Amino acid sequence: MEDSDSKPTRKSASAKSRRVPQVPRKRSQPAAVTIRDVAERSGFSSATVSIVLNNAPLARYIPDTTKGRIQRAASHLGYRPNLFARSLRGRRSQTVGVMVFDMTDPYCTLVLRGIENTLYQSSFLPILTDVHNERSRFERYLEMLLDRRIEGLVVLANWLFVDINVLADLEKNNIPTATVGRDLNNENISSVIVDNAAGAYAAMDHLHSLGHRKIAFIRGPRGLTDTEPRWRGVRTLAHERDLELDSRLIVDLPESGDPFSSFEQGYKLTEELLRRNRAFTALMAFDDMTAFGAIRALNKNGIRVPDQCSVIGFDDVAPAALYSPALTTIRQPMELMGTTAATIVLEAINSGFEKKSAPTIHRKIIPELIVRESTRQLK
Amino acid sequence: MEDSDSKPTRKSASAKSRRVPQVPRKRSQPAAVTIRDVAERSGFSSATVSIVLNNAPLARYIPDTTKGRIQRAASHLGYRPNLFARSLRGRRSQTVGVMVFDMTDPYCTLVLRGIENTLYQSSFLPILTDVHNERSRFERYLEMLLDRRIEGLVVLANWLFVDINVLADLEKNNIPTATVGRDLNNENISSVIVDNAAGAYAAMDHLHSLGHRKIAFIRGPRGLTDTEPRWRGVRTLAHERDLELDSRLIVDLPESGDPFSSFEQGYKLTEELLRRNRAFTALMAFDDMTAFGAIRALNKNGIRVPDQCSVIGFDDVAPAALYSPALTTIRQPMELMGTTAATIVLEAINSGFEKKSAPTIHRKIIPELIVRESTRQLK
DNA sequence: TCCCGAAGTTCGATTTAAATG
DNA sequence: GCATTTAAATCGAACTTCGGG
Repeated sequence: MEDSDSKPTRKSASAKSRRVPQVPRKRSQPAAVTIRDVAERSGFSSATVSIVLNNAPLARYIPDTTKGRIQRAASHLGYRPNLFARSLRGRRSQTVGVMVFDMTDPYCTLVLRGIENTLYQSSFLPILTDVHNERSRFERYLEMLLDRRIEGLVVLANWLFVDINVLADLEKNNIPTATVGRDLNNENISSVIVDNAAGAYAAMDHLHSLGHRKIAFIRGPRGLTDTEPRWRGVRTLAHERDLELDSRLIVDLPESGDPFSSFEQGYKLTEELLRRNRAFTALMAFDDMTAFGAIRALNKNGIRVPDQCSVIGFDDVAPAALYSPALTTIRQPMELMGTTAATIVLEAINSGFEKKSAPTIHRKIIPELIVRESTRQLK
Repeated sequence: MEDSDSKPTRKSASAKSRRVPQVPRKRSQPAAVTIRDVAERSGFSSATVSIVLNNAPLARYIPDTTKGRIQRAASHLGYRPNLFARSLRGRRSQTVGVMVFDMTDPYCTLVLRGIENTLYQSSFLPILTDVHNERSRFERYLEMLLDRRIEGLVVLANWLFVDINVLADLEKNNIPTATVGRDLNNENISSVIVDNAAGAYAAMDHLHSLGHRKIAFIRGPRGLTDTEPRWRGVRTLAHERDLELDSRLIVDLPESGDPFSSFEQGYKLTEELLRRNRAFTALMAFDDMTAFGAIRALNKNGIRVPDQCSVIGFDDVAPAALYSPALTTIRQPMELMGTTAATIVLEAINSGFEKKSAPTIHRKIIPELIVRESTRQLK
């Protein structure tokens, strides 16, 4: 029942002559099995092997006995096609670039997992790059990714220095791209963002419904695109409920690229608020990191959270659930956002393969209020 | 001063005939510039171009004028070599696989950054895989990575199911591998771990020097290799200081693959300790996640940290510094560990390229006590 | 004409052996 | 032989074309 040499015809003879005799490979590598080895062992040509193994259209005509023989030969030899050869010919890399602006940001983790998981389903692999918020690094990495012929790119855009121009190369190269966390307003670059206004509205609604009227705010830095819509959400609710916003209870985070700094700034700005001596019963922080800093400052000044002051964040980064007290916050569904961005890119890749052009998609996801322990009914 | 057609000799004529006339590419892709385009424009053959651009040994003989012409032509056309072609020939991918067992673990972030940063210096790119603690996924990813001819592998080994056998394929394929966070005791797989005994010793020393004598312990799960040495460190110090360890103040984390569960278990086990009604003034948790859970439980039961009970963790994950109170802990220098592992792998790759065989390296790093706010002198 | 399979070309860069003056 | 350059082989898979039954 051996599956070799059952066809000792002209074919195997010609197959033998196709190469310089048996020059054993010099490398200490385990002598990779090539398609020709499979061809030889199965008694068919490499073309037939390729067609069968890829189940190409032509495979229709090939009888099952042939297919079986080839498949058995392949698996017996442990054949694995050389992806370099395949990619060289077919111009596909089965690879997607992932660009993060600061890996250290807790925001990244779950988004990355969503991306990874989605790519995995489609047998794509991610190349991870972290540009450390440096422009030169961004450019270098972009080049490296293009050199590797990534088929798509997902950008985790929690950063400041972007102008639209930076991604021009991508358009030139026709690489489907999606950003997470920031909309570039570019007609060729898809985006997945959270509805910041709705989130902030929900946060305010929560505080308001708990009876809070004197609310302090730490707003985001002006440079961030998230800042304006979140504040808009706050104002919308305030207006609806005839709530007055006391400008002496409003402070702004300074610009910064570093997630840890928003913690420190949250701390400092909260102390600043306390110094102003205007009473407040709740504090709404720009994001969770800021909220952590704020809670720390409140605690330091003998103010218990939530007993004496409620605090609400935004994002629901992983530590929020671990905090003591656990942080009430607005959840950005980060894993979903990663999944969505990756899906958009994958679909664009596929449709590009079928010559349709994929539409640019801008998805705005409604965030969810997560009530934990850092907010409480005003007594 | 144009650098084309200054050599209209036989060469350029032969170069013209080497290909079917100008068949414009059908693809909408931006018609990649190949080495032959550079050859044509500069008036030399592709062989010469390759030699010059790679500064190959033979480039010694090539006059500077030629080099200049070729380089100018290349940069003028914006030539970027096709890495697939190059890799196919040269069998190098400039890629390292990174395998994480659970991306969600806060332990990962900084290690990843260390790896990324180190690879970046050497123009390597990481392919990131997350096996979600599933064996099947591990195997699938390993195959995919091997298919892509990764030149090395870094494994972030914060998991349970490993037996030494799982990495056998790597040995077969001669791929330099290093693990972070766990020593496989395999003579071909390098490792970078922290000195758990020293760390636990330092933690105990800290508590002891603050005057604590009644200390509760949440030990690690038996299945983890970290568990035993940490406990050994505790016992060593206890023995040195004639400190008695009360077995009623010792509990063990159950097995689990999920980092979040150690938080929950930390919570539950602390409540369990409290129910036992044996007084303790300090608690040493297996790791930071456990410590967070413990602090939460203490707070819930009206016990203030550190006023009424000191708590110390292990790892120094990012949230530890943000916590309120900020967590005193033993820092694993995670970024350094990532850097170290990546460096080991890169060096093995290079020495493999020069036919030397690289030694397997087992590095044990001394962790550092980070005193923050969760521990305090016993009054 | 239909079915089956092989021969040969292509992808783009590197490298060896060889040719030229 | 020396300096300079190149034709041709190679890497491994995929695809196009063609021929035989």
